[in-house]
Amino acid sequence: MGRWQPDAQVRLQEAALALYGERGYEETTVAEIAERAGLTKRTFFRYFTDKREVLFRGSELLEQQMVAAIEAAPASASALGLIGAALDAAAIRFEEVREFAGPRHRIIASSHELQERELIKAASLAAAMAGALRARGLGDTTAALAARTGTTIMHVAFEQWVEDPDQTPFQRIARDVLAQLREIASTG
Amino acid sequence: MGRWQPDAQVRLQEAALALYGERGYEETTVAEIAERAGLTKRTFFRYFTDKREVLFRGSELLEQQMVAAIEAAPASASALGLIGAALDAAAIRFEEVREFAGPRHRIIASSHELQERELIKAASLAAAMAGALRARGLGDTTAALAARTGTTIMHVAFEQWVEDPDQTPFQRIARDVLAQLREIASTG
DNA sequence: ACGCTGATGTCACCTGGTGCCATCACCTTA
DNA sequence: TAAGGTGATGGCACCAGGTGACATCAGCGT
Repeated sequence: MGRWQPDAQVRLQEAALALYGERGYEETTVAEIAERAGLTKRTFFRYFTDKREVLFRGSELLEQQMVAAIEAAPASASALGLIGAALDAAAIRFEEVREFAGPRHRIIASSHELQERELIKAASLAAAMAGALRARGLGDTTAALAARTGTTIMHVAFEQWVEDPDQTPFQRIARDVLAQLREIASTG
Repeated sequence: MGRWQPDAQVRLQEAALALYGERGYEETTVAEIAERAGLTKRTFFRYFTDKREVLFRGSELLEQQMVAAIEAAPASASALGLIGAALDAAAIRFEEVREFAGPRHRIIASSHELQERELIKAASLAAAMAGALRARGLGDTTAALAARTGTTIMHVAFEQWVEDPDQTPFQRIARDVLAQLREIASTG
């Protein structure tokens, strides 16, 4: 056994999630999180750039998987078809973490600061997807629109999914939302 | 002449915009902004809740006008027709402040923190528009989708408008973007 | 002359976040 | 086995954003 307990980063994450849930995000101090994990404030900031980021580990993975899905889609796919493929990839990821999604979502919903961070993660995701769409030959405006529309659908579907007592699969909800968007755009 | 110089809030805004532009947002201190305006740090925080907010006065007005446009649209309007009406209202506002839009946009683009703030303003705007759409009888999901799509179009159009050397009117750009979105949704 | 009001200043304080250096178990190498 | 390097961590000082409590003081009405 080494000098240090292993998994310091994971311990910090668990401590933060627990404390944010118990006392609330604003009322929790970084020093308290660190103490609960058996570490110090200074070490917390070696693992996470700030107090918010501890809730967002894994967002790069989601981004990678959605981009990969766009890259792997058949050449015949339309813009919305590519978005659908990306949403299918997101569905897999969300189902994997369903257990933590609810508590985490409630914490984020309780804090303005955390919502800001979530929104910029979505913007980063949209930018990455737009890049992948341009790489497939879509025009700049089309790529930007399709990518942002993808994150819009993802968020609207996510909010229904995370609160759904029937635990309907994310994929089904996202497809319904996508279909509704199509209808909105084709009507009038 | 009164004991205090008038327009303290405006002076703070001007000082902040100038300093953020000259030295950069992160390198500027609230105390410096206040000093330039002939005030103190404490007074800055009486007018603005934080260092970011000083760049976002007027966002409530934009929100009000876009919501009002939705409420005032003819009863026959479709969901995207209502979004178009809101975008027309935004166009008027943007043209009014075109002079400041470029510098302000560059400052925001230079800072992660400011982008976060801008994104949550957009989210607030989308929530307000969704409420107005529901009040006109649209379903929850449709309202949420249409409202967020509206802010998406607004942002994509804004980025083209603010950098456009030809000074094409925002309204024309937004209509083109909206048309492109329709095409994306109807293809494939 | 008196007291009220409201914008501002002053001061003390907390917390997020960072730079710098010390510590110390483990590993390598001679 | 002893010497020295390595890497995760602790400790400390410090800065800036942000807030609460209280003092100040011109103008106003009475």
